[in-house]
Amino acid sequence: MKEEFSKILLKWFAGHHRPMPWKGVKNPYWIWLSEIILQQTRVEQGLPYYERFVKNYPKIENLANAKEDEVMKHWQGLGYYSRARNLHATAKYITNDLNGIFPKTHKEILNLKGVGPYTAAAIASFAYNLPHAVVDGNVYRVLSRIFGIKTPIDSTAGKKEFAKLADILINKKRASDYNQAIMDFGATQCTPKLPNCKTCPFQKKCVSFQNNWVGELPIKTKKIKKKERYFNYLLINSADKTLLHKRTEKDIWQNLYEFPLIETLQPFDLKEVKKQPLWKTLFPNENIYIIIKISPPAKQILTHRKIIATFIEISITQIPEKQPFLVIEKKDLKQYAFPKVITSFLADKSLYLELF
DNA sequence: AACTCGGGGCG
DNA sequence: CGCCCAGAGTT
Repeated sequence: MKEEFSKILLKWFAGHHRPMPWKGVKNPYWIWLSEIILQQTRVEQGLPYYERFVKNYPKIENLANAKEDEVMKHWQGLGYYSRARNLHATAKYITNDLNGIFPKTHKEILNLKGVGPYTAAAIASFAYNLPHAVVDGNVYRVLSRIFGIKTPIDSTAGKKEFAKLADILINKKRASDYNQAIMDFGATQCTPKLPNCKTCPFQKKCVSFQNNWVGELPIKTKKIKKKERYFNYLLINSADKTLLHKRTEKDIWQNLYEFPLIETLQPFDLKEVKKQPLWKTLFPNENIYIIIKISPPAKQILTHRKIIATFIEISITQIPEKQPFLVIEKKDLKQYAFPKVITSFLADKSLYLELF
């Protein structure tokens, strides 16, 4: 079965593979970059970001020497921002500690920050044709269906079982082609919904097709619970200036910027917001501010969170001496990397006055 | 082993 | 609205 699986897959690949800018590229820096960008990210979504990074940082030393805020700004909107932080750290490490030479063994590649089992196998095979099998969401789906494996893919046992099977099935002489092929196959033929079983070259061998299980596989057991968080953002308007905060704490959106934030446990209530210590810090007395406008709640869905944000525009005559925020010119707002809920707000002029 | 980390697209 | 996407790091 092993040789036959690879043979059928590579034959399919010869007629179906989809063009992508990093395919055929042997530059390990570009391969690494593309793989980090594509973690938990659809190809169509990641592509413009890949082009942007290659254009701005054609060599790894360009990325290493960039300011972190600039890297984050280029990553803005792609999500999972630890990827950008680890990308930058790894670029510095390779440039400064490895003389700019990308590691060439699977073990060394796996040790890089932000590189796990999937990405290490992808880089090792695509850049050096090393025989390490990728196991991503596509591979779980393809293997679980064709071999009829009902072990949950989000269990430790499942991860081991699929990794072992993938290592058996890989064509070691054509590791790069094989890995590309199985992911393309999952992405375009053996799709999550409405897979194209009618034209599938594995139809006769596919255990789940023969048993009518295709729609049930792969199996996932863990369900994610979303918690709601209420963010009340203070848009401070003081002549041409406003206030910002960099999210350095261990939380969502680390190293992105935001307006002064008062988080509450309940939906927006001005009385509650005014009770918080930060309010007193910014507005020591009632005479120095005017609330101009309060936005309707803006919703932002994350994997484990639902953010409900309210934007409160407030004019003040003078910014207090003692306050913890970054004072910036409003015209410079676009230089900073913000989470989506803020960029969307700033992009919609109807939601606020002409203060910003 | 469970939890956390974004944002977008699709049925 | 729920699921999935070329997953990885932390607790």
